[in-house]
Amino acid sequence: MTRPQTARRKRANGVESRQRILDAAVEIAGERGYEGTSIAAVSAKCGLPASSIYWHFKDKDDLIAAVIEGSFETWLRAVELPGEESGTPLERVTVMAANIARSLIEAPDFLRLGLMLALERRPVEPHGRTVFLQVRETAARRVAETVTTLYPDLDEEAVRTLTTYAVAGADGLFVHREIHGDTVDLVAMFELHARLLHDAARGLAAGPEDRAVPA
Amino acid sequence: MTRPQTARRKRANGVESRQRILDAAVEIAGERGYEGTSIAAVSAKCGLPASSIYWHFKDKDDLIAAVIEGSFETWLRAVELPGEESGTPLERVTVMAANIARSLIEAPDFLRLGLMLALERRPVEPHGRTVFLQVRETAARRVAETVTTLYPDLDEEAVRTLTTYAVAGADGLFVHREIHGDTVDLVAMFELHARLLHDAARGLAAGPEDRAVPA
Amino acid sequence: MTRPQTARRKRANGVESRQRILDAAVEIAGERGYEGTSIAAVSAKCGLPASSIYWHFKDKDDLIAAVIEGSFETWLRAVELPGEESGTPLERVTVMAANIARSLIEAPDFLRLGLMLALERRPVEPHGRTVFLQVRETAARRVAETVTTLYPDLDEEAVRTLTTYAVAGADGLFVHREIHGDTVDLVAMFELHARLLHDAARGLAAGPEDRAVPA
Amino acid sequence: MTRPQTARRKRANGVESRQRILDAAVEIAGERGYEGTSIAAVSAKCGLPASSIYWHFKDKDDLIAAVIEGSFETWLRAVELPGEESGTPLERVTVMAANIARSLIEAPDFLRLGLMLALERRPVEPHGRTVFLQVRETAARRVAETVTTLYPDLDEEAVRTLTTYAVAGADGLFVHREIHGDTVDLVAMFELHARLLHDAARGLAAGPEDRAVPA
DNA sequence: TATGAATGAGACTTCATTCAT
DNA sequence: AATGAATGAAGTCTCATTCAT
Repeated sequence: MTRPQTARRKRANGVESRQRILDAAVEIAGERGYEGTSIAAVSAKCGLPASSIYWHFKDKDDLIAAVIEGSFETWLRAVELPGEESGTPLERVTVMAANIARSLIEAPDFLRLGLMLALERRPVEPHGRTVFLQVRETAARRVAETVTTLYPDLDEEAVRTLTTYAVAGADGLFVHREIHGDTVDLVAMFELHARLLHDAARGLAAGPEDRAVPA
Repeated sequence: MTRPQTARRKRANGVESRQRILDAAVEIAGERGYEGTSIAAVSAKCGLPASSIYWHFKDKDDLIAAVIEGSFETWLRAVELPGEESGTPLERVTVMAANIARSLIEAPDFLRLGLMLALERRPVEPHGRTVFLQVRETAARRVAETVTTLYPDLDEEAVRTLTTYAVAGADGLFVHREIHGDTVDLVAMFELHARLLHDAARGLAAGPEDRAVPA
Repeated sequence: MTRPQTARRKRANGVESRQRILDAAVEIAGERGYEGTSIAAVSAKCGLPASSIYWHFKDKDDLIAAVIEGSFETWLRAVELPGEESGTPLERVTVMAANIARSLIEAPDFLRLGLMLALERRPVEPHGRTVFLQVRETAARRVAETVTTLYPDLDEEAVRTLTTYAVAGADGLFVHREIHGDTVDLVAMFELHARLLHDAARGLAAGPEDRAVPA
Repeated sequence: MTRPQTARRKRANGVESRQRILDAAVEIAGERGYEGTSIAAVSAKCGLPASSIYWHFKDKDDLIAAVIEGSFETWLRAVELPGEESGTPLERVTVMAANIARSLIEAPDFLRLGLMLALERRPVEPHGRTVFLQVRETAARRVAETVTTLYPDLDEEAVRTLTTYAVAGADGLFVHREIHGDTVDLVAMFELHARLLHDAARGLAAGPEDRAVPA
């Protein structure tokens, strides 16, 4: 009733179709990775014929890249909660870490697919990998800024080291949860990560000749 | 007379052929992941026809599992240096971490391929994934034992948390290096990781009501 | 005011669009033949969407036929220079041959594409092939008329033979140049062709019992 | 009866299968040209599945090249009759021409397919085209040798010109017959071609200042 | 006068696997 | 212990064409 002319289906709505394809692709790519994501499977899941997918995306590579971008944006919306701008550095860093942990539980496709692509060493690297690395670089820069703000005494190298360690820990914990599932309390682990990072920041601020955290 | 045409040194050496296949497969699987590793590609790289691969391995799944096992053993040989059994806990944990870092630089296939398999969520999980998870579990147990030995005051849960964090950090740092290549000083990062773990261990040993490392 | 959005010079000019499509199609058909000329390729080259091509042409066959016709007309304009109407038969036939040679160098698409179509033995013959054969028939008739005019003594069969030989030689020389490119002096070869035709005409005129040119 | 175990068909005979594929491909390629020759069509005609074709030939290009080579050899067998080694030059050249005409009627695939490929101007030229041009070059060299033998007075350039004209005429007459079918007496036309070539040879031998055949 | 979107058919090619030798 | 040949299924992508706007 509400939709009068539904008799002749397919009212040719490009934007919606594109999104349907992307949604299907995220799901499958998240399950099976780059090689495992077949156009036929995406087609079956979204209902559009394979040839229609090629109207919206140049090729499979283009589709996967768009999937990465789309799931990154979904993830960004999940992380970018207002985020307390007050409290001690430890409090603030802990809140942020918990935030990120929760976003990774809600919208994990971006990172799972991205890591799969990143670990490959294909002769000709897929476009999606490039997109992931760029997006990841952006995220890393934001982490570096936060570190600089919260621990202004750190020199440039210390910031870089801490950023690397922060991101690597996040990746590793995420992988751990992907493997072991809900038995892992990701939020708690991220809070621990935050605490250790905080201690490390204070240790590094003490200067190169005494970099170990004080006993 | 006993061996007529021994001139052609193709006297059918099963063991050698099997190894040639495995070597080729490690390389390709490391480049392209599970789906990307085609029997034809392995055949082309090792010089044996595809049907010969099926003489040595039941199917592709079996081959990949053998690849995981083989590269794990290679990696094990790289880690299991004598390893100083003396020194302060911090010293010992740092030496171990550096050891592991070096082994991951030398023989990274095991972990790269394993993580790729681990991140997939295939409906029917490949045998190789199972092998990787088992092998990984073994490694994790060994880490837990070391933690228990070095920090005997920790309760069971603290050991578990620390082990998780240790392994996750290692995974994350490894991924970081896979992405950024030689620009990352993996040994230094693992030493930092060791130091933070050491601090965390001491903090956790202090008891639940005061888990934070002292200011 | 009278023509609101004339700023965008896309005021839907049917004639121009049609020509743009034809130009693109000539180029591609000349490169790739009938089967190789895809609507998508033409669309990409002319900038108009594929569906617009179907607005101007019934189907691919129709387009190719139009291409043949168009490039034939282009070629005709190139051949139909005033053409000396005086001189000895040998002079006149030589000038004509040189004229044709030059036209084939300038506008070769018609003949190249036509010959490609003509050589095919498709179950259902494309419209373009028919058009080419008709157009070719017209040209052959004109050759026959010229022969009759220049060598009035020839009987009907001799004219037919000479015409066939004239056209075949032209085709063959054209093919030769298509294969070997600018290293071939097409004009000189056509002049030789003219001379031999002239000799043959005189030989044939001598009567059936002495058809060979005199020693 | 004669073949006992015919129950389990497909006794895996590589050589025979390869030939069956080639036979089917010659037929189809002769009908439809390069683009029109689909692997599926060849598969249907020869009875082997498409994937089997790829066991014997790297790709479609490789198949077409083999087709050219095979049909060239068939044609060669048709031309290379003993060929009278005696008689006047005119007689000998006429016999040869008639021979070639007959071979082109019997085994026309080689030249038809070859010319189709030669006329194309594909960005990336098919392997088959290259093979055709090489083979054609060989044939042209043989013509040149014959010309040199029969008309020893000719200088190098005259031989080249005559060879070009001879081959071009043959191509053109062949095309004519492909278009007009059995209504054309190809042998008679080739004999005329031979006669004119003979006259031309004698004319060219007279020296540059008097190249026209004598009145 | 044009076009964005869709689509079924079919293109080439690779896949994992089998089987007789 | 190995392999040449075969094969059905599936892969990515392009095809000519249509249709509602």
